[in-house]
Amino acid sequence: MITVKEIAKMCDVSPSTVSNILNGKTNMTEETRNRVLKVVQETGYKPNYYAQGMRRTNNKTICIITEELCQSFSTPAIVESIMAHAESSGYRTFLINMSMYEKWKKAYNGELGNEHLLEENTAPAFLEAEAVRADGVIYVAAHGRILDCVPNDYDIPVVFGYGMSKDNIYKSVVIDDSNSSEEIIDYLISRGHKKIGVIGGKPDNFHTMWRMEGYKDSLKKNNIKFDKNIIEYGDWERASGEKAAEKLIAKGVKTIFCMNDLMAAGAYDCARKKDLIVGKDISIFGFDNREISEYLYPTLSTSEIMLEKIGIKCCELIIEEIENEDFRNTKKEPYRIMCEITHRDSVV
Amino acid sequence: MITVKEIAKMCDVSPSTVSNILNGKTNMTEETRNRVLKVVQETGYKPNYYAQGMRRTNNKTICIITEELCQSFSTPAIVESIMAHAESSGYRTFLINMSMYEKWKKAYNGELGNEHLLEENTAPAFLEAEAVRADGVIYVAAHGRILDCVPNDYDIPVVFGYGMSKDNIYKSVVIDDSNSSEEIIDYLISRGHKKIGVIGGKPDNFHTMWRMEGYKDSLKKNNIKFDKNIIEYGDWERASGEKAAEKLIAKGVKTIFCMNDLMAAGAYDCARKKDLIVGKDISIFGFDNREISEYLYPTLSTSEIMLEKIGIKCCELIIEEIENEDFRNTKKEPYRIMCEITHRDSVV
DNA sequence: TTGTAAGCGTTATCAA
DNA sequence: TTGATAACGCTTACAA
Repeated sequence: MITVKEIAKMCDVSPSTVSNILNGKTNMTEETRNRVLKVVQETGYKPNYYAQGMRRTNNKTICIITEELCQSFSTPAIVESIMAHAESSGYRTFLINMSMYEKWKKAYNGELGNEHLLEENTAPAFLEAEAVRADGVIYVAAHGRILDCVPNDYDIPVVFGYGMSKDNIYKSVVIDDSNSSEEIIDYLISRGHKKIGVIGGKPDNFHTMWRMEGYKDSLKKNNIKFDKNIIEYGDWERASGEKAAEKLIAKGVKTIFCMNDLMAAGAYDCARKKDLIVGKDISIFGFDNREISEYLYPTLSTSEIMLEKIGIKCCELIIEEIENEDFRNTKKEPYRIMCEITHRDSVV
Repeated sequence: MITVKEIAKMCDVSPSTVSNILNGKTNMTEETRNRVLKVVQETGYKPNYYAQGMRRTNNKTICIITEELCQSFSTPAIVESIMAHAESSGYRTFLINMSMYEKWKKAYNGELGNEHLLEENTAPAFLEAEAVRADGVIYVAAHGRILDCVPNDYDIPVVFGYGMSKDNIYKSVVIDDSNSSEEIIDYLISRGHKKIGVIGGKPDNFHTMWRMEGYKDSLKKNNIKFDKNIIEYGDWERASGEKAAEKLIAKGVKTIFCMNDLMAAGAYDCARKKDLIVGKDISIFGFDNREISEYLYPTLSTSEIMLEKIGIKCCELIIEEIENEDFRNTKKEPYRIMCEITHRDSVV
């Protein structure tokens, strides 16, 4: 493997000069710079990653910790986006995947009283990030969740994506649940819908709560009285959507806002069993814009989570914290990214 | 950060002894070993990744190069599987994602005469793997494809996942297209279907070709004459499935084997327009078992690509090559992983 | 069984 | 503007 020393010899300069040139210093003649760069180019020299890591204080490395890579529909796109943005900002990226879903299928939704399992298992991931000399860590949650998992004495900047840190100790980038939800209800009302039933996720989940807020805000704005009888809660899974839809339909509801696409699919199941045609006899609106929403029949109108934007924002925030000491002290309230409505055929 | 030196001082031994103990050497008293390990435990000492990497010849690092992380439905699961298996085998993992789809939307299917773009852009990824001092590289293709992208003088072992290397220069792990396809047709025939139409992918694609072989094998085995009139080709996308299905149905075909779930969804679209009920008037069988196949109505019978198995096999192969010089010279024919049929409601 | 010392390739410091 | 040199933390001969 070719080294700085060899490059230096070839160019008749010292290793330090080569290093300086490679690192964007400007204290050398244009001529030497060009000479060296040419040789670097020709030889295809690549600095040794490990030697750099050992010597450098600032390592230009962002560590991405994911709870779950493949079982979480949102994670791959966020990760890809972070990686792309990091690369174009001159940062290397290191991915640690905890495979939470595989390991603790029950634990990771956090409602079985074993949330501690999550903390126990994030600890090693954060240590690994230190060992890898990351300048910053982006923690990508599999679900929206409030997290309290960073070691106490952690001195690397951390940003949370999708989930958020407890008590806003760290910055985070999440969905703008409330406004996105409000936008959906505004739209439905604009189409003439008044009695809008809701199938929420788990009732104590913050997505559920915030989206309920948006729902209420829209209702109020449009002078429609809130009716708690047409609010049902599921568990984000398809089957729970079907059950909830049954109850709502029994109450005469003909317009249902489902807090995710999976439960919307469940609502479709219910409609089908009752011989109600979605998009005609009944209107269903989803949330997430997962791939399935285009394969349901009729296609599902829904609101897309802008995963790429979330990734980019995470990346921007962490780089700002890395490169600007002052920035670390700026406010930690979550940054909220609006979802974007996609109109399809499930709404009258 | 705590170092071997400090551990050594604390234990009243030399750094080399600490290092030896940590690396599983056995030339020391049980007593010293325990003393040291205890301190290591207590202090939470972690060896510096970079210092190790610089000294070691064998770095215990596998580099995963992906063409596409989030746009390829197969990649995340394969990557997660590789990572999990690598970790449990004592290997660190380093992910380089090329984001091919984003960068060269047209190029990456390889049929626009710009396959060279792919090579140009894999080169840096392979160089990066060298810079990272990987002991082995697993290249995960976004689509099944024959690849010719490893630099000529590459001396790190490489294994291809999902795609395969040109002329079998490197080992690869792919789907057992032929046998999986044969199994599907056997099943359809066992259900009494005789005139089985096919919607293939692109005609020159090796998946398409191999699956056609399996189709023919099954037909022959079951004494059914091959009829090339009921073979149509699409481009793997939904719309092409609809078009192809139209032609087949016009020819009186009532049983269609689609070479992926997306085109099967297209066949559903066609059936719906013709008021044919899938699973009753017409039978449709898919391939892949993507998430959507459970959300189509009726649910789609299909054959699942065992992504986790592919990942594990890739990992096993690369570790064998890394740890066993001899193994590198063993045969390079692709390892084929059978798909597994999932019965749902789309077949009479 | 344990310790000493050299060296991996880079960057940072300081001197020329 | 350039170069000499030390240092990062670890592993590994080799010496004790």
